[in-house]
Amino acid sequence: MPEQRSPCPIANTLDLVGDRWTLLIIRDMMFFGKQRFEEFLQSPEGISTNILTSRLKSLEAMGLVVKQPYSNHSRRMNYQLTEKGKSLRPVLKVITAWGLKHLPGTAIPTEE
Amino acid sequence: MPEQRSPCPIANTLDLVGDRWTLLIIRDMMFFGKQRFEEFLQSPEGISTNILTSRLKSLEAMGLVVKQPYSNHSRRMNYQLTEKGKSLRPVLKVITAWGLKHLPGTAIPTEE
DNA sequence: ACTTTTAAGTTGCAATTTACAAGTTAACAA
DNA sequence: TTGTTAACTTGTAAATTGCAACTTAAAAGT
Repeated sequence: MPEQRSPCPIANTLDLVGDRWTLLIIRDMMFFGKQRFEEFLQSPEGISTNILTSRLKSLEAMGLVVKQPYSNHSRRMNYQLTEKGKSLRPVLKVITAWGLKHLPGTAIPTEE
Repeated sequence: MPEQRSPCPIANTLDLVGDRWTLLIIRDMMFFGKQRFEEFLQSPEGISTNILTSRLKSLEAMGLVVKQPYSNHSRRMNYQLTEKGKSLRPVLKVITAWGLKHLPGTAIPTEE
């Protein structure tokens, strides 16, 4: 997390979400209503627990996600998108549209 | 490049361009008219030569870019976006807009 | 003819990140 | 008190990245 590589908005956005997992977690929250660690693990891509932990931490650090305890007597955690996180909806939408149009074998799941 | 992780269009798109460099090369071609190896190297993010080589190869393999010799008697090469590559314009546009709005310190360069 | 410059790479290697499996912790339930 | 669940942490091998130096062939300069 040192400095920015350049002032380019694309480069800076990629430094936040330009990897194979981060946007999938946001997808799960935004389109499938997932909120819990175990729910993210169940997605078909099969993220592993250490990667999930590190991505949730960085999402929190970036201000895209907030983490709260649910259920008063435990460490059950609940992850939710902030307004900033929700503002990525058009990005996910356009990526979805591009993938559906140009990548064979892609489809919106009827359920997860 | 084995199988797809899932049928999700987002996951599949990320498997093509979900890293810190690929979309920057496409940006350079699409918005700055760059076409040559040395031109990509000059971008402010400072990609290294081995990474650039590997990304150009995979862009070619994905059908987003074509490579051609220019100047008949040499191995000078010229990289250009295919129609499929050009179709990523709306993706880059929406990422640019998101970055400009939400990430302080980002701006469109007046020149490169 | 010889030397230098230019473009497009390749090679080697250390450091970082990823992937996979197994183990941990605390609450709560039976 | 034993087991179960949710959310992790730890260990380690494999893959990827980043950095610097080296290579190659053509073309241009002298």
